[in-house]
Amino acid sequence: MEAFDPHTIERRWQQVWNDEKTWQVPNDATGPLAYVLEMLPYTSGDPHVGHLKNYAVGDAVAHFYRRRGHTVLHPMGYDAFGLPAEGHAIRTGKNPRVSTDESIASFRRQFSDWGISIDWSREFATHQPEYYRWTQWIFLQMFGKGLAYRREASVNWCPHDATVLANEQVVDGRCERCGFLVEVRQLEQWFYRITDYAQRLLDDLDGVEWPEKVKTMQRNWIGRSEGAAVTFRCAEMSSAYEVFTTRPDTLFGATFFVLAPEHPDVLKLAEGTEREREVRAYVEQALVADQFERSSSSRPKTGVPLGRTVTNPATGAEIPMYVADYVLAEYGTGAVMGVPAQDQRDWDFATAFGLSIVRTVQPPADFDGEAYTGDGPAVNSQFLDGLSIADAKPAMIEWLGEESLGESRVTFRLRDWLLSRQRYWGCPIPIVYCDDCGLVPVPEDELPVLLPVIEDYAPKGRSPLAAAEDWVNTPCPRCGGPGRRETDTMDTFVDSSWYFLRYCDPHNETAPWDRSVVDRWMPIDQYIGGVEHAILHLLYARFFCKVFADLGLVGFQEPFKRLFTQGMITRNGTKMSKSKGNSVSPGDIVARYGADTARCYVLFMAPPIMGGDWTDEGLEGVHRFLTRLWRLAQDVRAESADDRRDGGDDLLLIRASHRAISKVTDDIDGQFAFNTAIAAVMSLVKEVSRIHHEGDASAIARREALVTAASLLFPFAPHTATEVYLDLTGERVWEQPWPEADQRYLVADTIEYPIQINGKVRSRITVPADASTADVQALALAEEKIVELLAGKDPRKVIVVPGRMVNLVL
RNA sequence: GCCCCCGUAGCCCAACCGGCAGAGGCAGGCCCCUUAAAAGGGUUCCAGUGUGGGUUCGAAUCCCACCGGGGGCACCA
Repeated sequence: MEAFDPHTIERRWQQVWNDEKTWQVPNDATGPLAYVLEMLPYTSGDPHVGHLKNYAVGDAVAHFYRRRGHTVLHPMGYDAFGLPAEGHAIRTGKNPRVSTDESIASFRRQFSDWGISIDWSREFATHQPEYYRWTQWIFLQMFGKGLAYRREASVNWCPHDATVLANEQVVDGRCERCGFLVEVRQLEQWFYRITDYAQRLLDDLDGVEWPEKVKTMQRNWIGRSEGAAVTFRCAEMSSAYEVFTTRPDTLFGATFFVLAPEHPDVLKLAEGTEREREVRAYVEQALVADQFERSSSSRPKTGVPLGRTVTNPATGAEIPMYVADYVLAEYGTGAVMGVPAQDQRDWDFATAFGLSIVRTVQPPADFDGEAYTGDGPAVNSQFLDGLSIADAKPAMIEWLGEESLGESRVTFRLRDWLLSRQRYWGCPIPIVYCDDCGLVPVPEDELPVLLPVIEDYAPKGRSPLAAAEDWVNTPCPRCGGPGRRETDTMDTFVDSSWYFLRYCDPHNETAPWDRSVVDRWMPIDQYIGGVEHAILHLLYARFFCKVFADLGLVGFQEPFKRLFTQGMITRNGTKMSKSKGNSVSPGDIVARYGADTARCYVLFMAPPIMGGDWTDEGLEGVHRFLTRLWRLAQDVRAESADDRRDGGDDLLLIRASHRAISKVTDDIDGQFAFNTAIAAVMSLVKEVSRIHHEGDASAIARREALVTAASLLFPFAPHTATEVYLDLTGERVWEQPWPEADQRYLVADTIEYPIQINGKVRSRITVPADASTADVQALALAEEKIVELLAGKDPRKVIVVPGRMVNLVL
């Protein structure tokens, strides 16, 4: 007999799907629609096993939706601009256009080799002018609404990549990409006003079906705090300073006042006092200090008195002012009231500087800590005394309002999204600087502003585009006078914040998309990707959607209805990396075992939501299973048709088939438990094999069982499943509906009950499935061995769990 | 330091609402097939669920404490 040859089979079906455009869907499709999407690949280098897993998961979901009657949009594109792609180009000595296009070709080839069911008619890459023209158009809409703006600010600067970074791209004080320590610089940069949407981004998380973990990460990142703004007056300078506090109830305990070193008034306040020199030195040192180091809570508190006081608005007392670097300039107002008795940081500072500490919440008698943050009656707080924190807060806010000293306020941790980059390989920002007109947007009909081809694109601290004089110098679109183009490019995350909308209408030349088309497909029914995007891509894309909704460009608020985040594949327990030499190339695996084996294995090795450790042995096990299924199918096909037999092994096979249908359907539908779904198909095939070799089932019964196995396996191993299904039925499995489990075959005629005495299994009885609880109890008590063990005693209690077991308690 | 997830056989992993610890795979043993080997087929061994308590007729599952691994947050007032 001929051998199982996955490569021939896989090429055959890939050819068919390609020639017949099987997975292509029209925008005017009728019936239920579904949009299944995996995060688009970032194209620097070649695909790795993480990609294989991502698209194997998504493809299984897409196939499942299709076979359950949906028209499924399942497109593909490439995230092509950005730093890593440029870095890859520099490392390989190629122009980014060339190296990126090579990478795209590599991804495209492998997606095809893996047999992923993609509608190729919608393919695009974000570095193509036909695409980024609309990225620029979106920028202009945002600019027009004041949602894209330019301002000077303290920003994160990566000295290695020679560019600024968004807050989201700084991890533990280091550049997310290269790991270099990030510096703070005062620079004028472009921002998207995502903070305007903080509350909505927070609220709408409640309506999406996402992993709680990811929602929590976004909530933390947005960081909403409720509290009050309180004004402290400095009489001698006739100035006033506002603080934000989440504990207005503790105002009577504010015994000092602290400004951040970056606070604009610090030097002015110290001027002329004996502390001036000391303050100046402290501020200078704080500004150049390592940010990560500075923001460590374990560091001892430092600071310098400003030689001034402010008035505590509640007590009327004059309290000393300090500058200290534990206060952050960018959060709240850059100033805080020091309440040492109820805040550990303030406690640490007060003890270091010998400041007074006044309890305003009575700690319990056994409290032996320092600052007390728990609840308790207010003390030393005049009109608040005796109130709990929850009651004291509104009471204080009301009083502050009456006295015009403060008001309730909500503060967010989220910062605006810094979108400009001083790098070459990105989407140009469509703005012209004119001496007379200022910032002038490039008119929409002049888009795209093409990224010029330049020789030297190496990073040098300002955008390499600045060197392209011909490109930079351009007439002002408004007055026609001399103008200069913006030379910064956009963050890659801008490109990927709207790509899923373009898939709906990829060839539209007059708009980024047609709203009616997008509203048909969106929001995405199932989005799939790595958890590393929890607060980057996933937050930015949500922000964009809300802006589009406000602009009337889309009819929904949230882009991703359901989200699945896959776990990372490791090898020998550690992350795969080329430098460690433990990486596995999906290309090599597919070349050796075929795509179906590779796909099934990454799904089978562990629940896809978890990580999994790659072993070559495990891979071979899956390959053996596919081989066994195929060979069994060949054997059964060769047999001549016969008649079904009632009962016996025929019935066993029917039951096994329906059990498998039920299990696989539940596993895919509910929880992406593809590992157990595949195991259930293995189980079925094993049963067919056993009966085939030593049972007496009819050929038709064995054939039907294998047909079911192939049908269920199709989402995971589409080529092998298609081949087997065709061999046994003459039909194309992807054109067949998903099988349905028949309840009649799922329930057994008889049930075996274990009989426990005091929780230990002592005997067993087999009873008809429809026996009543009383019958089961009677039969259990009458069972020979049990009668013997009871020796005439009556059990104290008899527990019968229907369908499960019987427990006798003595 | 705080929060979340995970610890089940030599290994990867199952176990519905608390009800016989085992679905599937790997590795190992044995048998069949084979002149032999590989491939293949069959069969079998192996844990009482990280540790210690608790609740319960009954705990891998629920509760508490601890240990180990992973992730997130971390001077956000």
